[in-house]
Amino acid sequence: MLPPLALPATSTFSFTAPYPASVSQPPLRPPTKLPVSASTPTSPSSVKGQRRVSLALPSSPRQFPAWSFRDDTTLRVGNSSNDGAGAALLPEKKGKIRRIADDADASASESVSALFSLTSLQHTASTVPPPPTGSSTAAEAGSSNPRSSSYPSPSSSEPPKKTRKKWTAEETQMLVTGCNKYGVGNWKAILNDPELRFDSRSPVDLKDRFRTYFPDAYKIHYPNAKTHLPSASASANRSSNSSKSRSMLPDGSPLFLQSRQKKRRPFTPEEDRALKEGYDKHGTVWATIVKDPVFKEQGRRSTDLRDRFRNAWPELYAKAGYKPRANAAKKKRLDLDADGVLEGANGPDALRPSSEPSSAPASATLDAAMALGNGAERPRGHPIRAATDDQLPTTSTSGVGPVRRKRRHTTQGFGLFRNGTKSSPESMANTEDEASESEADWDGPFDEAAQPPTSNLSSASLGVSAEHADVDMDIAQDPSVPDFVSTSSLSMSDLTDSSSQAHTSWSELDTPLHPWSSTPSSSQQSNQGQTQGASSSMAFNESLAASPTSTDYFLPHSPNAQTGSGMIGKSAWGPQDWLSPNPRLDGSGDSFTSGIFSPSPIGSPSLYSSSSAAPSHPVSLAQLSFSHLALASGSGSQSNAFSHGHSAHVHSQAYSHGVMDRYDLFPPSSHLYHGTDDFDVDTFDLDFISEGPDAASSDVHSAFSDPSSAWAQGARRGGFTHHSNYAGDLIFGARTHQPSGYLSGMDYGPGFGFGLGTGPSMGLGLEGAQQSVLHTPALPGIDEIELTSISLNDPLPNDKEDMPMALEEVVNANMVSSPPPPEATSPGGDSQDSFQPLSLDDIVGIPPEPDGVPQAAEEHDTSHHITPPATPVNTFRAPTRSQTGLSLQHRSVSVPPSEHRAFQPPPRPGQSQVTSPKAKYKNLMMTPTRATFAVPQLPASLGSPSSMPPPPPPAVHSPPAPPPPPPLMWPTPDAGDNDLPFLDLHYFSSSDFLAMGDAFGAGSLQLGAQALDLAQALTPPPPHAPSAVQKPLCVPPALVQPPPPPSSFKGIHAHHRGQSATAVVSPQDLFVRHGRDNKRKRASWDGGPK
DNA sequence: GTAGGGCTAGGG
DNA sequence: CCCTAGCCCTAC
Repeated sequence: MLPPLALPATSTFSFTAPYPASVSQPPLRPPTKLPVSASTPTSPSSVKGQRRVSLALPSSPRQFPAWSFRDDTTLRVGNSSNDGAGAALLPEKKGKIRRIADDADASASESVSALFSLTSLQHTASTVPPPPTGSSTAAEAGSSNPRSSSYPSPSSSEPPKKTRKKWTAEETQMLVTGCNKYGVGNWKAILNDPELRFDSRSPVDLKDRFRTYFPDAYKIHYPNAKTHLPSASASANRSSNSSKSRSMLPDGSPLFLQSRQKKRRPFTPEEDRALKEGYDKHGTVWATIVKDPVFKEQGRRSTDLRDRFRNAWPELYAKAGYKPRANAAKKKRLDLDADGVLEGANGPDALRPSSEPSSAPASATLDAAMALGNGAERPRGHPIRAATDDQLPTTSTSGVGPVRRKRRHTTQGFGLFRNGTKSSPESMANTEDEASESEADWDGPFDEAAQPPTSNLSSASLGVSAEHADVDMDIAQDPSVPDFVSTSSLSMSDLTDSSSQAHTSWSELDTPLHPWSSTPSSSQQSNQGQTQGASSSMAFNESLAASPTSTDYFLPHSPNAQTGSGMIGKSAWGPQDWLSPNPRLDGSGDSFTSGIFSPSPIGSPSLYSSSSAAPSHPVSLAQLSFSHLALASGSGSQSNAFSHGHSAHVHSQAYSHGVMDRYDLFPPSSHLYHGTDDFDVDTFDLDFISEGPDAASSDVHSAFSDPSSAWAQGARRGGFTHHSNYAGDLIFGARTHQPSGYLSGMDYGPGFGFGLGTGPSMGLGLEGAQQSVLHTPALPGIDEIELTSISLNDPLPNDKEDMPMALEEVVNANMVSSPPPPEATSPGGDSQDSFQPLSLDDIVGIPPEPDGVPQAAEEHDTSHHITPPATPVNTFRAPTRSQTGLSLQHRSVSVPPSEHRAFQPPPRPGQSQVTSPKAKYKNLMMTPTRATFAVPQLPASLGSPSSMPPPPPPAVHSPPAPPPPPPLMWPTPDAGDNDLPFLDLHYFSSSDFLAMGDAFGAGSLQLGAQALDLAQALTPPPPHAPSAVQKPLCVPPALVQPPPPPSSFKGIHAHHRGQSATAVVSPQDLFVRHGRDNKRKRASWDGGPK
């Protein structure tokens, strides 16, 4: 019998088309399976449906929105819809029905009896399994019906659990009918079907009913279930045959045709390991990771990997900048709470998948770090901080779960931030986690030492800011503030990417370099801590983590802090993490990245702060941090200065965007700028960029005249534009938008450049800061990209030498305080090595020749990365090369920095150009990009680079020599030709770079700048470097990298993304991408405007 | 391709 | 019923 259910059918379901057919089927059709076929979807779904199909029914459409009821949303009552024949339903999926349960009705009484009743029902039903519809019979009579309608209220939550209602024969029959129509497993669809009426049942309820009432069928359809039997037996008891009979139609045919989903295949440890490794190497480029044979064997898809990663390593996932799932978040929070402290970080665990989690979990603390993430599992280990506070925010984050909100809400965004900010718990946790993972290393390294300077301020500021930020952000969105955050975050992320491996190194490096950074971190932590109070360290982390922003701003340091102190360990990471979009970076990136970014952010902040009055807290914090940085660094330098003001703004914006975007805090980052500039942010639109360099150039020109303006423009372009959308976007924007990218770059750049500016070198300062922040991530990415790029290769071999030299010099200069020696060298060395290959290839060939080069690049990367994963960078590179796009991205990444730093417009231009949508330039862009990367190399490269393809423009660049302060930078390199454009207007003018495309030129310059930055970054490390060990390699890169900026560039590229972006894995890219991604995410985060 | 979510399988 | 995690879909 088919279940007489009857109704069936066919009738109405409008659901999806399929249904209808199927519908009809249901009852009738023999159960044949295939519903699918039947359905063949009319609907579009068909396709999709097909997937589903896999499921059971073909297309069964899931959806049906109709009711959603319960849950969350309000529900519409579900039924209400009732019938409505199908069509109506559709639409909404969302509302989940689930809980419908509520029914109040059910309430009580029944509940208890329900079970029993069920039995009875069964009986009834039993006879015929599906009692004919009619059967509503008694059972129904029972109560259920009545209620049924009720769902209503869904209270939203259903706090109250449902009372149990027993299933009536009718319902059972409906269930059968529904299964035939939609396939077993499409509970929601069944539930939504107007024709089928269930007392307030949730999909799960249907499932449970199916499982318990039709054990045989259940077994068939759910072969994986281990628990089947019980029920069966039970049922058996009841009515002996019932069970069977139930499952089968009288005639023996199966009642239920299909089932829908494919079997679940839990991830194996091997897969988890591979996933983790892949992540380390490639970051979140699931598509790349999936290539691992292991996954193929399992038939896993990239999305599956993502899902798994999301569940298993929520922290990392969050760090990467993605929105963790609610659960995870929750978990984390919990953990956090629990923890309270961080203990030490510990770290390590990176591997453990969440699954383990549980194990660890408790500790969660660190996990908390993940914070954002969630929690899932996390490892615990780390004690992050107490999370006290934070968590909260975080929690909110966690809230995420629900989250979904879109970006706007800052919540999510906040989440990041918040987390970061606030609580950071997540971040912290995450951070730690990450740190642990990626970095366990780096933790150590830094340390406090670094922190010092800034820390105080930063911390303070941070703390505050963070908190505020969280809040504010959501609320206010102050652009300014947000921006910072976002920006920073971005940068961070970028940095981060490189991170892991790099981290260590970087961190170390950083440390030296930036004390402040470290300081900051500490400060940050402290700030954060403030909230938490208790575990400051944890707090730091969290906060940092949580709020990338703060971290960023602060510091970069965080990393430092991390290191050393234990800060919270990892606070640095935290930030980084936050920032880093990608987890990939995470670890390593931190230091480096952070440093880099932070700077900028910092810079920005200050600007903002100043400029934007409003500044919400966040801002302030950010500002503070910046300020600190600046101060620390010595504002003086700002060599680049000029920019700084502007740059700062820019940065801020940029950062903001990034951060903002991610977080969603404030979309508007743009505002910031305008303050400074004339330009309104608006202008920034990508369009500009896209539109063309011209525009840019024009701007530029103006810029020249008015640097600020120029910057602003740049900023606008870059950052904003994209950002505009969301935090993620922002980030993306930066990255993504290539055009903007460069802008982004600018942003970053500025951030860096400006921000720090200074000091000794802006770059340094910022860098330091940034680095700290970025840390690892950045490093890796940077390293790879930038360094590589930088490496002479691109530019010119000849130059290369110079470049390096220059770098060193620069570094030294910058470093001043810090020893040049460090040099990062080591890092640098590494980087160089890697670089060269990469750079040249990349630069030149890359685009064209991806493969060859790429390989090289890859190698390099690898080598660089030695470290692990951070790899992203590596990956990226490789990809990059191979793919032009990638290259670009990298470049882009690098670029940004340069711009920032140098700020040179040029880069931007180049980048922008490159990236820019228009891009068509790609090739050029690519080149340029590299050039950019090259920057460090720049000098040399510049010249050469310029020579390169786009050279011309470069020419323009040249001029500038950096002003004094600037000295550091590029000068050297540039000096030659391109030079410092950034310094000079020239480079703006060079901007011409627009014209050119120069990007090269610009790029180079920028690169140079970057290089400088890197160098600086590197320098510091030296000391630590050792410790960094792993990272060391990374470090260098990091140095090189300024990458962060690049990231931004990436952003730009990203935009292009298509191009390579995807391909590119590099961490930076990731970041960037993230940014993009973020959009979505962001949405959630920010909620931004999407 | 990917981020974000939704939905459900399966176990508790 | 709850919860977690895997599968899926969709938007971008």
